[in-house]
Amino acid sequence: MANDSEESRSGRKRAAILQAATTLFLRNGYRGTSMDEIAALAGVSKQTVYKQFADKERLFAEIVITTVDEVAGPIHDEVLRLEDSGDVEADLRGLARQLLRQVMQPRILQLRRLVIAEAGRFPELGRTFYEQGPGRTITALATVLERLAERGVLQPDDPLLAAAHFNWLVMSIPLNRAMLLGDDEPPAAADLNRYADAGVRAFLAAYAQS
Amino acid sequence: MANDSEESRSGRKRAAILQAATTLFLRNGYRGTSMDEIAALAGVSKQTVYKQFADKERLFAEIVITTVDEVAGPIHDEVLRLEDSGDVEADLRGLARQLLRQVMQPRILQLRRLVIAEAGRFPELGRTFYEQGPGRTITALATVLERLAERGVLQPDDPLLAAAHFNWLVMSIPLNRAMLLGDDEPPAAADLNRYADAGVRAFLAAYAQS
Amino acid sequence: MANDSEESRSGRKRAAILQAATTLFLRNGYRGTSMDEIAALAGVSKQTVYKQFADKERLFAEIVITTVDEVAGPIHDEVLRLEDSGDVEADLRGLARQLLRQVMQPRILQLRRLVIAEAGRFPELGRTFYEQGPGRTITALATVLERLAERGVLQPDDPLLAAAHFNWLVMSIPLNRAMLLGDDEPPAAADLNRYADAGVRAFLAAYAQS
Amino acid sequence: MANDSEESRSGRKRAAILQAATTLFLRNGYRGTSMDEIAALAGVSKQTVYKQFADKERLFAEIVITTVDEVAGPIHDEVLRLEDSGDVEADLRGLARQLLRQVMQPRILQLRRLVIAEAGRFPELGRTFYEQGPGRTITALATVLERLAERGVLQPDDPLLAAAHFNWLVMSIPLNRAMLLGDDEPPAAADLNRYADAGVRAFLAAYAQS
DNA sequence: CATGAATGAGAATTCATTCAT
DNA sequence: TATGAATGAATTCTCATTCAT
Repeated sequence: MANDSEESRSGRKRAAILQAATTLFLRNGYRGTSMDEIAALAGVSKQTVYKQFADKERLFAEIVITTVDEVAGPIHDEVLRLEDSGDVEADLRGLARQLLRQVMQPRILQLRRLVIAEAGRFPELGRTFYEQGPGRTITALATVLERLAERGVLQPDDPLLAAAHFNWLVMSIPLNRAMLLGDDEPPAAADLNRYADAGVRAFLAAYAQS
Repeated sequence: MANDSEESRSGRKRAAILQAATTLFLRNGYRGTSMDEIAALAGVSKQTVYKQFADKERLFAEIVITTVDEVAGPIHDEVLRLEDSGDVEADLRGLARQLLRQVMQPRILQLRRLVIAEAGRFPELGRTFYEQGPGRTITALATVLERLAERGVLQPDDPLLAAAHFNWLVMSIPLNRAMLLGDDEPPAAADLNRYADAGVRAFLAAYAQS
Repeated sequence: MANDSEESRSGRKRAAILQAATTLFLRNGYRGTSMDEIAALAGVSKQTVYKQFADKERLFAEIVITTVDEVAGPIHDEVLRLEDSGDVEADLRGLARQLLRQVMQPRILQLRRLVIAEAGRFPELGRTFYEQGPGRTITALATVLERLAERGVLQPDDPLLAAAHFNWLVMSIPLNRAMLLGDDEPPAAADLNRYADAGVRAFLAAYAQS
Repeated sequence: MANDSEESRSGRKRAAILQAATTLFLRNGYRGTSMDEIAALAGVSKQTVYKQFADKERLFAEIVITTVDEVAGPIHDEVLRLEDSGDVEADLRGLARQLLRQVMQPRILQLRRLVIAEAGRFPELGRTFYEQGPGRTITALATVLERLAERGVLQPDDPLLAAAHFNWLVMSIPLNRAMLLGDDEPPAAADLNRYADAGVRAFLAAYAQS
């Protein structure tokens, strides 16, 4: 039907706008991106943009939330898919490496930078990012740690706290460097693995059943 | 003397501009702050601003570097002034609490957010912040840890790595919350102390001489 | 058709902008003309100007090149259309008069002044004007003179040099007066004819077959 | 006396301002030069500039007139100092070469460009330049030619017209190139000499007693 | 009298958003 | 419904000129 083709046409335009806006917002920030650029890169008219998104703020919010959702899934798939080989350290190391590799992707670094930059103006975006990002990761990790605790491998008094320590031990060093040095190209995989492994080692030394 | 009063007048104006610009840049970001606003808040004419600072970028750079310097000093005074009461855990706890309290000051949170937001456009500012901030803190911590290692209390293979772990164990949780949630009001001191203490406990469990 | 009317509307606006800009640039120079004035005189908004022309420099360049092209054609039509009545002096006199009348038009005087004024900032415009103006005239003249040489009327060793001498003998006196005195109203036709005739007489005395 | 020293100090400042302004106006044009730049280059305060020259227009006028005077003298010394060796062609050639070399100096090219650019806004400056420049040169040349006519070497019906022809035959080619191409570096002396010689040859062929 | 600051306007561009077609 | 044009204000920066000290 005509209806259907129009819907899909409209849907395609909407997708084009979202993709263009995502590219530009992530690269140039909220204020560094103009509606003109977005319309031009999407190949539609500005009016079409405004028909689909009430204003720049709404468009930005949608971008961020969409990207957060799109990016958060794979991370937690990794985290929850802890191998259980019996060698706890090896398993946690694998998990940490995956986690760090995911979190250091350019797209996620840019998104994090963007959210931090605009957290004052768009507090709900910060909350969303936090909950879908570190929040969810740490919750998932806590579950994993509890499983290990049940097997007597770990003894975390407070699983959420232990999970947070795990998370930040693994990623804080390279993540803070990237954020502050403005370098969205992730370090070499070998370097990342070393950070992950060192984090896991410290974590186990702190939390393993003695 | 005329000379002296003129110098101090010019100096006072420069200081007023710097203060106004600092306030506005920290609150509203680089693009969210206009030279008009700065001049108005400083109570000087726009031309006076442009006579003192060639352009907005230069003014911004000076703000950031000045603030970094001004803020970095006290932090390291704290870190290096480790009490040595014999109770290592208590001493490190005191250090961690001080460190966290400093780092969670609104001014520093805002500055960190600003630097992260603009690290792409002003890479040298990011580098400066990193070196004077986390970089210097971690270096100083490493020295402290080495001292403890000499007394046989700790056994850090790699003091710099251990120092980084200490640093991020103590501050990552509240710091990342603040950054992402856009909340520059620091948590209650009691909450901060709990984060600091938990970080120290994990650190000692990981690195203390068994 | 909608398409057609839109094209012509856009085209009409573009033409209006070009005309307004031409008027103002020729009258007031590059720096003496503001984009606001151009938009106002063209009856369009400033953004329409900026949508059609990336910036002031580009608009200026287009003005100059367009005007040069528009103005150069008729001149060379004249030059190459040398009557061949058998009376060489009369024919050259006719040519010289036409040439001088063309070159002394207010529009061309203004354009020449403008190009000279901005030649430092826009070297390619100077080159264009030179090539399409004096350069092309002299080349065309050289062809004419060679034709006459073949008929044994003239004996120019170097036709290009002779052509340049012809050109400047005819036009230098009134042209330099106009340029320096800032008077873009051309002298009376009778005066111009006298300059042309005197130039031709001197030229023939110098170059005619004795 | 104090008076004297103050006068000379004031005079020195005035001279410094004039020199700075001359440099800048010649290089960057009227609108391209700011009073701030002039004051800075002269090493005085802006107020001092305004004390000495009522406004920018007055300062500009003084610059141009001063430079014209300073530059016109040497040219006419050359023209009137025609050697009289008996070899008329050689003598005129010498004169033409000197004339052309003078007129093609960067300073004079810039001044001419400046006057042409601003002739509309400052008509009296154009008149001054014209009278002290081409006007005076041609008058002086006419005198020279009359002397030669008396010796039976030339037969100029109208000495002023002949002088103008001489003048422009010699300098038009390189002068117009320089003006339009915006190139204020004069051509090599050898090239200039060729233009001068060719102009003299054509002139003599046209005007010499047959 | 001379210096730095102020004035007040105006320059080129750009932006988010809204009309008209 | 979708497009180009318009709006109207804002941005950074500059200028010629004039106060105040």
